[in-house]
Amino acid sequence: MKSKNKFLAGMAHTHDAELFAAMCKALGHPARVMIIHYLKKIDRCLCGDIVELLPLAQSTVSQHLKCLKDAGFIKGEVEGPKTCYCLDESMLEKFILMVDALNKSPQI
Amino acid sequence: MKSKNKFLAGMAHTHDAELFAAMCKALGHPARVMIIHYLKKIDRCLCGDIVELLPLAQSTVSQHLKCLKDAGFIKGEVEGPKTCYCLDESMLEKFILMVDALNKSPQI
DNA sequence: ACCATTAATCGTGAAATTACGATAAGCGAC
DNA sequence: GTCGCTTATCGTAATTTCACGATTAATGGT
Repeated sequence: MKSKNKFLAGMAHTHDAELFAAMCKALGHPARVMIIHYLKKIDRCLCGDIVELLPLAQSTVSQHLKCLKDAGFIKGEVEGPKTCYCLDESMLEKFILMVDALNKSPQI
Repeated sequence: MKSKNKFLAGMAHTHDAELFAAMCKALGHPARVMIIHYLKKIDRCLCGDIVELLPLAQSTVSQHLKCLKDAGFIKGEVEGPKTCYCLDESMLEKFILMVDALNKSPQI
């Protein structure tokens, strides 16, 4: 990053842009999109279910799940040795709102 | 990629997932989100305008523009030594449709 | 023809992402 | 307690991304 402090004058929403970019980044891999899709359909599932579904190693799937969890798209609750994952619908809604805002942004 | 050919049985939309992930990836950087925002507000602009706006070198901005162009979000028409960039609104709409589909996906 | 302006591309280095296997950690069942 | 199952984390390698400066290419003006 080079400094040039007229940075974004009149644009104002650096923070929002970063937030939105972070969300998009989390969804920027096919495996993670599949996981979201799957959770939308199945409601809740275990890591192992996704390992069955995708042609990826367990450790890789776990990494993708962590990525989605860090971004807030999914929640995981530990149940004994298992972890049960489900969508955080509010995050998905937030994402949709930001997409809409992006599309209608001239005035905002 | 490991092969395990029950891959996505019943999920069907590998291609869609890849497409959507590619779109998200293109929007997965704050600078590129800012560019989209800016173009939404300004309608058309030159590469140099964005260089003014963002704390990034000209070559870096050019790279981000290429990324957005490759993903289909913006178009650039050469006008002499300049290149005039504008949004491809249809792509944005397509993106929004896919986001909505993601949100309503159980049946699709 | 030459110069200034604008943008794309090249080459490069640093950092992040993606994938894997191996290992550790947690808990239930026996 | 030990074994088996499930998942997270570690270590690592290959690839991709991101940023930069330098160079090249294209065009308009003088």
